Amino acid sequence: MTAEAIAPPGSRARQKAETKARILQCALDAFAERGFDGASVRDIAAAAGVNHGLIKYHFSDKDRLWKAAVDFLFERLHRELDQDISQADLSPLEYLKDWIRGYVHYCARHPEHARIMVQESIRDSDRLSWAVDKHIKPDHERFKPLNEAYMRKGIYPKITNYSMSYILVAASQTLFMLGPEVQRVYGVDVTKDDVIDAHADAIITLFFDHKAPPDEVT
Amino acid sequence: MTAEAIAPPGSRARQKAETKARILQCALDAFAERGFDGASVRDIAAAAGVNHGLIKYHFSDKDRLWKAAVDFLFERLHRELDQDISQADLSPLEYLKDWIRGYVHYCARHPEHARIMVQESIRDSDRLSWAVDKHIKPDHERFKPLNEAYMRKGIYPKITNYSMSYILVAASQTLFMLGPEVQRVYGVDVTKDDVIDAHADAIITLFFDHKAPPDEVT
DNA sequence: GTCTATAATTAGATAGAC
DNA sequence: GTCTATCTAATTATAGAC
Repeated sequence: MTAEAIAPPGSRARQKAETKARILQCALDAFAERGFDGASVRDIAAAAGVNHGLIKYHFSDKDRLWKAAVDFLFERLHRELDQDISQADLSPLEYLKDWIRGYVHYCARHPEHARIMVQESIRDSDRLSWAVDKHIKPDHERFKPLNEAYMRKGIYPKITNYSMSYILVAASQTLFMLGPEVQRVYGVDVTKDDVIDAHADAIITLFFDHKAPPDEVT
Repeated sequence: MTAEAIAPPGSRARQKAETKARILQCALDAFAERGFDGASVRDIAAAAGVNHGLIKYHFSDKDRLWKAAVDFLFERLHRELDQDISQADLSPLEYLKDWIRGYVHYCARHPEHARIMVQESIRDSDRLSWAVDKHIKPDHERFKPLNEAYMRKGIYPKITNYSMSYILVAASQTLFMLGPEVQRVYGVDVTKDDVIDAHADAIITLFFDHKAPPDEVT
């Protein structure tokens, strides 16, 4: 990505960067669709239109290719979400709602992020350990003070920080992560804008604007 | 399982059923941990303490072994959740809260269910098609009238049935499905009873007993 | 019923040509 | 930089012994 912007168009360095980026993109698709074990470097090379030997040249081995793909995911996440912050002077609640809308759209736009990470977080491994230390834990820690502030203000209920975090993230990403299932069960295409907007509104309404009526009413 | 109860202890039929059940249990563990592609029938056979040729005898091939494992998951789900219904004359809201508590405990007790199904629902395949037709879609359809009733009563907000379903299921299962990650990020053991109870309460509070205060207050 | 032996395929890794 | 050729190991599937 960066090299693409730096190297002159048509140059050898530029083509190298483009090939590397193409391999990385195909790796993202493959790891998301089939998991680390299920994806094969030969299939990734074939999808990228290069020989499988070239993957060793650019990424050394399958493990490092996977880590490069995960680095790319989190860098893109931060890039796209940080610029999404409409720093206008919103109330904390409105700011939170905006953030959730942005995050839901990110999940819909890039379902491979959740697909890759979830498949890896299901079992303990060296890769999970690496991903937690480098990306997942720092991200969670970054949100901790904000979450605590929301709880003090009553925007979040008084529940543990980790329950709130996982509920919010799971609610945002699952519908899109499981797109193929949703398509088959409900006939709904979760890549459509109206579906994405409605899902973001659904989360916001359920979490912050809704309360079940007292029993006597029902 | 059924055969175990029928055949006399120590008999040949009984031992056959026990061996088959042992293979199935190891298959559940392997498919949950590594996905369909990542799990190998040889490792499953080794874990079950039998020769890999025996898996062909009992389950024909890897695909049918996977389907038998999924059948087992959904049969157990229905068995354990249907008997969980404390049919006492509760209000609809209290009944729903009880059901959620039961479902969250199921997710914590059997994280392999979500682990196997999520890994399969991430990409479209013949296995997903089979699972949707036989298990997933019937289950979702079974809950549809109930969900609509909750929405009419105002217990659920006015959002699409599929958003509400996926939010509720995702909120319930993700913390336990990603147990290894949660352990590493928060140092929390999600198999502990107090963690499970607190997470169920967290969902119930956030969804039904909580509403963010108006902006003027914060 | 359970295991041994093996065939056919495919994987990741790597040496070396161009 | 990119590709060809090959090595080693692991996979599913299956035929047949006991």
